[in-house]
Amino acid sequence: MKYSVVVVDDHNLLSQAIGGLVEGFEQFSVLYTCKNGQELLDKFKDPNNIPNIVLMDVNMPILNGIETAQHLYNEFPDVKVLALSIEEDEKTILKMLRAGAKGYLMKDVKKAELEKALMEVMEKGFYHTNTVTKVLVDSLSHKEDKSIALKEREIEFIKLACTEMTYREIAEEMFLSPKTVEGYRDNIFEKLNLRNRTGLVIYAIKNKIFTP
Amino acid sequence: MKYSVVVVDDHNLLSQAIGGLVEGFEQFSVLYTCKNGQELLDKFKDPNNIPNIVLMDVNMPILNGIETAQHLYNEFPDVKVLALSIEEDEKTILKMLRAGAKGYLMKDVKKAELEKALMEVMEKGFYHTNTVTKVLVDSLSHKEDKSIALKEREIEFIKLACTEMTYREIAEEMFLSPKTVEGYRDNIFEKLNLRNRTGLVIYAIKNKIFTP
DNA sequence: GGATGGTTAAGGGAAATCCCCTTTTTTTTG
DNA sequence: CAAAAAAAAGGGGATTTCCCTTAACCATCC
Repeated sequence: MKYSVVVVDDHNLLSQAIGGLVEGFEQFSVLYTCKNGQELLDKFKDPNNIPNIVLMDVNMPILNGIETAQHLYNEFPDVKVLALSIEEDEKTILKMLRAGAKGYLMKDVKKAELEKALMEVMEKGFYHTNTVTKVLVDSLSHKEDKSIALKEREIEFIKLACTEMTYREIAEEMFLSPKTVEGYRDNIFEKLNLRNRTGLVIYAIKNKIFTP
Repeated sequence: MKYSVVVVDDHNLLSQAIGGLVEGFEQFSVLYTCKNGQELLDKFKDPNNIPNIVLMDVNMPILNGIETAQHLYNEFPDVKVLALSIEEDEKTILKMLRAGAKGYLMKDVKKAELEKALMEVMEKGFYHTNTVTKVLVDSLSHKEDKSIALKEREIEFIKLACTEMTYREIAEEMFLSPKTVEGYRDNIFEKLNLRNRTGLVIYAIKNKIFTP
């Protein structure tokens, strides 16, 4: 009996192509493919649609890889999630692993490595490349709070600071006094070591708080 | 005799997977795959390595899809380039077509459409989806200057405006008076219909003048 | 020569931003 | 409940940014 795999990727061609690869593996077969997390969760309502492994792109619209993985981890702990991404970004990798992914593959892995990863996930329960292992090790020393000291409301503010609004307008939008918003700004500048709003915008984009 | 196809994509898994799809088509076979434009051009030094169609990702390191396509168009006009991209960005599409691409596919096309596109490119010489056709038509009416005539010096300024420098510092860097630089800014705001520097930064990033 | 247009330069005033430091209110927690 | 921490708000001054206007300089074209 082959192990069943579901491929989730928002790009039709890619999910089909990757599905094609998987079909070529001795021990695996593709159950179906999905375009996003929401579609996957809908499918899971039918117990026949629950596979052994979900091979999932991290960047998807509607319900992204991280959120979807978290959901699966809570609701369907037996399903093994293997993340597939072009992002080598440390924070993304960590988020995905925290969400319970059993492995994280860059999209430039070779076909043979994909097969190996699938096998190891089924046999050992996980598969981690050197890159990912290194990120994990680094994350231990590299004290956590380096950047993640940002609070919910601050992030909300940063998003608005990435528009042409003045702080006064941002304050209105957030139902706060302009002075409070300026306080947010000053704190964030201090925390992130920034000089002005331009720096904040660039920071926000680099760290995916805001996407242009 | 099957038509030969070369797949160029910086992600190993994707080029292999897409190659796999193409191998599945009746009329086509994959000659080899490449990771970027440079590698492709190196391969082309041997006449045996010249295929009928190049299926090329637009976003690649080293030598990107647009530059590579332009090169092929000049040096190997018989080779038909079919662009493959996640970008639906109007400007990118136009650039690629200007560089001589015979078609432009989004990465979420279905397998069947890829096959159809390959066939039509061989038979008719081109294949354009509705999206692309629309972009082409729009580009006619849509007067050229929409993307706005930015001067060299202005672009230089914009790049610096995307840092934490003050205008005074930018002026020093550009060997101009602060007031001149402020003049640049005002002109650009007027041209691009912006309210402040934040807007300019976002514009610059969206239009790839500056990459964070 | 004069007209035209582009580039560079510069001024003043109003608004927004930045910076530092204090106070009040709300929430959390022992 | 009381202490502590976090969130919200404020004051005021220095700096930067925004906006509008004027002017010198230098090509080029007729």
